[in-house]
Amino acid sequence: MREEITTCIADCCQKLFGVQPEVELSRPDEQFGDYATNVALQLAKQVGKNPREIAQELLGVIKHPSVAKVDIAGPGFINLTLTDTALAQVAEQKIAQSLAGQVIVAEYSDPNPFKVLHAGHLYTSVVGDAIANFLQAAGATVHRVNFGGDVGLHVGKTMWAMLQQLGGECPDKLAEIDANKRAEWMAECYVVGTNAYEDDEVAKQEIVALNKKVYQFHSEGDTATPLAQIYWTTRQWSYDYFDTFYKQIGTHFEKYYPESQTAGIGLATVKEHIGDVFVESDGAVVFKGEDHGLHTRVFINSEGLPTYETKDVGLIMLKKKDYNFDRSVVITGNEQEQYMAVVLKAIEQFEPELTRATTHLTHGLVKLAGGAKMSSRKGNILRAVDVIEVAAEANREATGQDNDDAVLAAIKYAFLKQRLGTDIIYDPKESVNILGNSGPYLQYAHARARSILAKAPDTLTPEINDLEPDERSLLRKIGEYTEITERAIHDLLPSHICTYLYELAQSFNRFYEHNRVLDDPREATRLALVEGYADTLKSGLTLLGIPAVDRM
RNA sequence: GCACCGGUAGCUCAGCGGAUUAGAGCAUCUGUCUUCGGAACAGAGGGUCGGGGGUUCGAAUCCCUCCCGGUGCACCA
Repeated sequence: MREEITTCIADCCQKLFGVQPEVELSRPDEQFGDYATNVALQLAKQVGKNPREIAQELLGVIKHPSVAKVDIAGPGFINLTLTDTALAQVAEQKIAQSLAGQVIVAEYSDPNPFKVLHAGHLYTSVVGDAIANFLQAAGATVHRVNFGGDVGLHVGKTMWAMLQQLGGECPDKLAEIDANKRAEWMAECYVVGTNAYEDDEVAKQEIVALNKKVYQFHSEGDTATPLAQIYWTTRQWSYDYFDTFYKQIGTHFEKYYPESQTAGIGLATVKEHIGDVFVESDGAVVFKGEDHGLHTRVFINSEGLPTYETKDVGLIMLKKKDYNFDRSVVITGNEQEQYMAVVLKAIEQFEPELTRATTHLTHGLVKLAGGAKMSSRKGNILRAVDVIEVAAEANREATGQDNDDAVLAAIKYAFLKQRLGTDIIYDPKESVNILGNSGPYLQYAHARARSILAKAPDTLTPEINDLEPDERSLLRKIGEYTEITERAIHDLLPSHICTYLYELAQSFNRFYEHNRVLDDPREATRLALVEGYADTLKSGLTLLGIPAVDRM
């Protein structure tokens, strides 16, 4: 529809003025019509006439069966109003399969085993899940993967404290830890280990030694010695804990890439390119980012060990090997933005395709409204469970009941409605507020529409013409869904859909306030609108990863 | 110092493929309706779109510059 009209207008310009402008159709305020174009303003200079004159001439020529009315406004805007049938057609358009046939790997969340999931993990999981949904909706085959450090100093710290608790290298004692408290126990151990590392020189040496042993478990395939048993068992506890958490928030991963697996291939790749891409400097192997307007980073340290940079190189190689992707989307906090730019620039030197196929999206921090600062040293970070708990509590206070779906909707919507990249000041009360722009509000809006439909007679034939103004307004809003969603998919910005869904719900409420649906002469038409509205809302919520329940 | 991100109503934020009167939610104030789930609707007040320059017929949106806040810049992840 859009394309047809665009072409029609372009042809008219060609005929009248002999020029073929880029016609852009925008969605103006409703009072102006369904579409608007500023071609007349664009053409003014080329044609040498004033915009309103040009618009006036075009007015007489633009003829399209879907366009009911054309008029001129302001400095020379051409506003188009569609016929009701055309508007209904727009509302039925499906999301373009722009990514059909593509294989896309989406990597997000990236928590470290042996550590606790914090608010940032919750945020990136919610965002990543929505974006993965988007890519799927556009026809891509999406693989959701996760990357985390199962080796490294943090593991040594946790292990050190675990050994204290277990009274030595006693894997049997692990059985005494309550199965439901495993993750919590490990998180506490991490905090104890971290503090010991900073305060106690002896402990620090022991932690460093443990860290080396952990690397050996991997290099030597040691799963049998007591210490190795502790490591492998608790490492699995971490992955179990992640799985449980992801299930709780309604997302999932098909693969975890542990750092221990990416280090080798990364190291080999970097070593291959010493000389042509990487250079030795002060005993380390670095990539000189300055040559590309970036900064220098170390890929292999002076002890010959791979740094995170190299593990990321290995990761991208492994993903390519496993999935042979057309595109790779990586979502992380924005503190990694410039770091990643260097890694990708380095990879570009020897595998330009890989860099070209990679999109790095970054997001901000989650802070609790009120601005309580937390010390990570004491482990007082804002954990993922804390966010869920304060949301559940706020919801309980507001509604007097527990509702996991509503809590999830509240959190997800609060995170997603803001443009990606900025920090989130999360206000639990506001997020569960059913009177405002919130997830539960949209869930309710959906449930309410479904309940009307549930009472409707089965067989009715709607007539979509001669719509009344309120009906038309709603239909017009429903019709924006596809293009908004396509834009959200293109920009990988969930916030576009959030803004739209809220406007859609408002549009419905306005309609519903003044128009009887059931037992009305216009029942058939209105029910069709209600259904279109409910389906659209559900479709949008589902893309965002928010459960669209029929009752609440 | 260099780089990246942000600075829009009291608060939290949309808008940033330039364009018809700068929007929303919350908060404040005022109305409506005996409501198919009122978790509604209508309306009011509240803005030098961080400052200053520039490009343009037209800038919150593009460019330059300055200020403020956050983050990142060699062997952590």
